[in-house]
Amino acid sequence: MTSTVPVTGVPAWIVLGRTVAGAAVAYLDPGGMEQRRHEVAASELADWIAHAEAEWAPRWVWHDTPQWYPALLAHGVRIARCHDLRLCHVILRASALVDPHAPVRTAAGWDAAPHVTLEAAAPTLFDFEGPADAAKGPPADLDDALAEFTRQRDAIAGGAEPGRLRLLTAAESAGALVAAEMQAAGLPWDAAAHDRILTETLGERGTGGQPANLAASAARVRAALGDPTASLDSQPKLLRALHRVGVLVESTSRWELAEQRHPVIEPLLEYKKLSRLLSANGWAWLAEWVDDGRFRPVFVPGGVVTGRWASSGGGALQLPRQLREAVRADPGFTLVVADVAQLEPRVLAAMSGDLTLAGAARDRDLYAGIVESGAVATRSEAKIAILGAMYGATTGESGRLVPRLRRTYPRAMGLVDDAARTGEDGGLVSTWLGRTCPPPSEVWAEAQSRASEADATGADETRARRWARDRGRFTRNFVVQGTAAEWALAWLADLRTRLDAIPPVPAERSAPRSGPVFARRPHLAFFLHDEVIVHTPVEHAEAAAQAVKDAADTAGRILFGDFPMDFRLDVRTAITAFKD
DNA sequence: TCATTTAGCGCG
DNA sequence: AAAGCGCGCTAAATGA
Repeated sequence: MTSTVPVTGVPAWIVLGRTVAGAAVAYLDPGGMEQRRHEVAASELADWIAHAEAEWAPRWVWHDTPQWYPALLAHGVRIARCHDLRLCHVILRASALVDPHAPVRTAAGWDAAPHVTLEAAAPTLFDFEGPADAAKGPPADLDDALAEFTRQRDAIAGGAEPGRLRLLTAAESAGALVAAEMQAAGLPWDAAAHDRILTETLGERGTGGQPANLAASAARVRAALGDPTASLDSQPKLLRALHRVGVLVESTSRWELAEQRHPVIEPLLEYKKLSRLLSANGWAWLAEWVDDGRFRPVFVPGGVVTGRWASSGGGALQLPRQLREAVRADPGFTLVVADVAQLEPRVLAAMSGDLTLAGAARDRDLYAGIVESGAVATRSEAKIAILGAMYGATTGESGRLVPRLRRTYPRAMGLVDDAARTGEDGGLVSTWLGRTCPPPSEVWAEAQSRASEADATGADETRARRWARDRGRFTRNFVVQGTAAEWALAWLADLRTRLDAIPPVPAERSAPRSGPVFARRPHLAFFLHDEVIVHTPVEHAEAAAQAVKDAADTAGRILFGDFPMDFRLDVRTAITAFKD
């Protein structure tokens, strides 16, 4: 190990770069000045990082979290803080809070996709394979990392709102750590419970054919169609079969079918429901995605343009509520399941400084508060109206209700209306912390200028207007959805720190399938936009639940200071994640 | 034959 | 029959 040479002062950052033999590391002082650098062999890297983490607790700077952290976790090494250059680059290069000429905007190579792997801990991750490996993901070299880190620090410090961008880049990077940790720990999944749900719903699996209940509903559909060989899985064929019996729908979607009155409708809707469960989350899914009691999806932080996470493989973000019962804690453990009540409207109230809407949300269901204000008559109307305001509804019940909100909550509605107008005009909008939406595509801009020319046709104008409104709805929602994602990141980051402060349980009480880092302590197991699942030893369940609540309070203060908005949580502690 | 697009539905 | 945002995934249809 080469770590014992004294340095002048404690390094604030340690930048990592890959070499053929392992890693090159550079120590930076708080001002960003390089103090020294050296190399660490691949075989010693995990131990060295653990040592440096304990000694200095630096913020680790690396090119791409999925290329460093999973292997560390597999070696039992956890770090507290990092700066993910790739993720932060994506934010900074597009941010309206960064100077238009900042070098970070034009740095080459840093727009690469993350180099994610389905393996939670590929043992080969530290075996750098030279150019072939470097071709994937952003630049992995130490000098590239140092240069990009300098560009990013300059972009933040020289920007309009350094504080916000510092928060955002720190939160985004913390999210990268959480994502890797959740993949490593996995979501505890009871395959037997899943199988039981499938069998109860779909029926027994025969030899080769469809499960019994699915086959039975298929038979009922075919009987109602008077066609024993009707194809139910082909949209065009099903549509023709429906037309033949007088069901004159234009599509085979559930919503349109549900409006029809015909004996085929009820069994067909059931068939579609069962068929969906079988193909999306049936026995094949179970065999492919659940291994040794864990579902380990790949979370992709920043994968959505608004800053929300995406996922890859297993449909982690679309697990049907029906299957939540299969999420089951290990023996001696339990789950703390928490979701935020009406996160997006609360965020909208806070970011617009709308005290009236904040008042409606205080200490109660936000929709109930809106009803009390008299703006609308029922909770369901309040919900439809708020969603319509945030999504840009113009017609139907939602479109009709939105103007009433405008009168009662002019500041909140003004914020989303402004965002929509900016987007329609081709402008950029930003979240609270400075994530900025992409500029309009060239095709979009071309269509707008075409429509304003003297010889524009009616079709040109219609198309331009439609595209403008489409973009307006996107930017309208971007500011709210994106700021909600920032709140959620702050929540996650603070929760992660709080959980880490809870003492581990004795080794004999461990949950070994959660991996060496999380076997003996509460840990995040799942995150979905405004919801978390913590897997915790039973004796720490209360502390974990409290941490979830405290972290929500902290997130609110970090983003919105003293603005009087509480982010209410629904917190449940149970062996399974079953809901309702 | 293989690759890409579409319809539909799951989640927030 | 989706009004109204953001996604991922599957199976079938369609295109090359």
